[in-house]
Amino acid sequence: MAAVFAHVAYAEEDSQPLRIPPDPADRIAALLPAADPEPASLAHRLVRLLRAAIAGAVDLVQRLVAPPLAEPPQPQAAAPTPPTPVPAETLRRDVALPDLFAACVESKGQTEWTGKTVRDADRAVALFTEMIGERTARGLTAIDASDFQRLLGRLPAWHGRSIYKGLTGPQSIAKADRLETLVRRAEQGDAAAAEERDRMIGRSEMAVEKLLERLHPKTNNKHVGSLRAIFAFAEEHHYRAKDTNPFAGLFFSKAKMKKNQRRRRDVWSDDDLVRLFASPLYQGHGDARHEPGARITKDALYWAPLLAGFNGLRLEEALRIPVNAVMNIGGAWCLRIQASETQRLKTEASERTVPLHPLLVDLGLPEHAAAMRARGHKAIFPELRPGGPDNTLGYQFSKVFGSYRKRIGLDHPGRDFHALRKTFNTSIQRKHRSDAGRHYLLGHEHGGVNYEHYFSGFEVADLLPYLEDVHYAGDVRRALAITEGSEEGHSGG
DNA sequence: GTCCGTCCATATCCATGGTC
DNA sequence: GACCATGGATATGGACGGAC
Repeated sequence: MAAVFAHVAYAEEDSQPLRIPPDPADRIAALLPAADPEPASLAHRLVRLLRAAIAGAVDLVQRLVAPPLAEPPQPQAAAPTPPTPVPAETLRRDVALPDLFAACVESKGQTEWTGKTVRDADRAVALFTEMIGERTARGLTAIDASDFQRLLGRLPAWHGRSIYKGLTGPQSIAKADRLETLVRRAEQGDAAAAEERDRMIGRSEMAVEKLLERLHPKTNNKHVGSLRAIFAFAEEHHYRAKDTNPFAGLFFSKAKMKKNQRRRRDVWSDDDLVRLFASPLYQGHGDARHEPGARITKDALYWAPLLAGFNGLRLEEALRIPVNAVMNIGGAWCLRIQASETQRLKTEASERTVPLHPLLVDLGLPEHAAAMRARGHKAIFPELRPGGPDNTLGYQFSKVFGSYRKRIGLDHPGRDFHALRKTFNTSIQRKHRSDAGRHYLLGHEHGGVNYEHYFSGFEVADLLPYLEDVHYAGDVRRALAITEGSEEGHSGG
């Protein structure tokens, strides 16, 4: 077994891709870890081995018996026609993995894959090529796929960044392995190892424990999932025979992922909520938003946390509110969340009309929307600019809000912007009203025959009691010195 | 037929590092 | 500090299959 693992012990300078041992017995042995920490997983691996062997054999026989006969039709740029079952001999000419990926992107990019999904898949293809080598649509076997998944598990989580910047996948694994060894020796008093460890870490300010972390199973799943989708495309578009997807069935289970979970999104404590709303952003700021002063600027940074914490809005929902979405229905101020030219909703259930929490009305959100409308703006937060791979308004906002939280001492891990929405959900859940109303407020799907077929929708009056359940509203009102129905008089901006 | 858990795809969000 | 790139985590819901 030592010989098997020797071939994956890379020197950092070695840029050769990983190779599978030529001997079949070694190939199978290479799929097994030296010491499996989870005996229960052995059976699972054996099943996977069998599946890999069968799929590999099917693939080999198919290539020997039924080679492609004709040049493939070129991918059509026009609307794709639905695939029809065809015999194996009409498979397209075999293509290299990057070409298969390009065809997949061209097909999916128009409707299914957004920019970031394409980027994730591109990264997965690049990692595969670095770690396993160049393969074609039909030449990639289930053993290659299984090897890829196993090596992903050894990849340092920080590959591509910090001390792993500029290294290939195998080089990153080698460096992490070496660093791990040095750390262990240094702990045992080896001064030379400690020196080499420090030299390896260099100017990086990251803790060595972080540099040694390996890729999380969830991220492993993401890479495997990207390749699985590409090979599902390959099957559907006749680059590969049906039911031979080498990445099928390779996902880590939820149980394993839960076991490896590093960080969970938290709910905000009542104390932290009060601290946020008693901070300079809401009490008066100076030149910098986190410094105390006399100014109150009612912009996205001011309103968005309130919209998440008191109305349960998602970040993008809050930041993209059009000026005409704040409306008065029967005397109650409401928010209409719907798809528009500037807003793409997460699901159909995201479209909803909800009452504004009374605190937001008292703080003047309807007036703010009216002021923006009077100035000719389409959105209530015209100052925001889209950014990031998906062109979201939340991209920059998240960084600004994260930075503000840290500056006022609210840097508890997991208590981020989205956690405000979770806090809202948790709070209104305590009163045990109907789940349907809570789901509606949050824009979640709500299943059930009764709901789907016999329910026509919520009235504003039905939903207001849920908002009154937000238990921290009183504390926040006191922090903001706002009394119920006060039509608060801060100067808006 | 229904319920429920798991798998899977995707959207959304956060953290970090680097450059200017 | 603004902006960009990269990578990882979490949320959400549809599809599917097994148990009852």
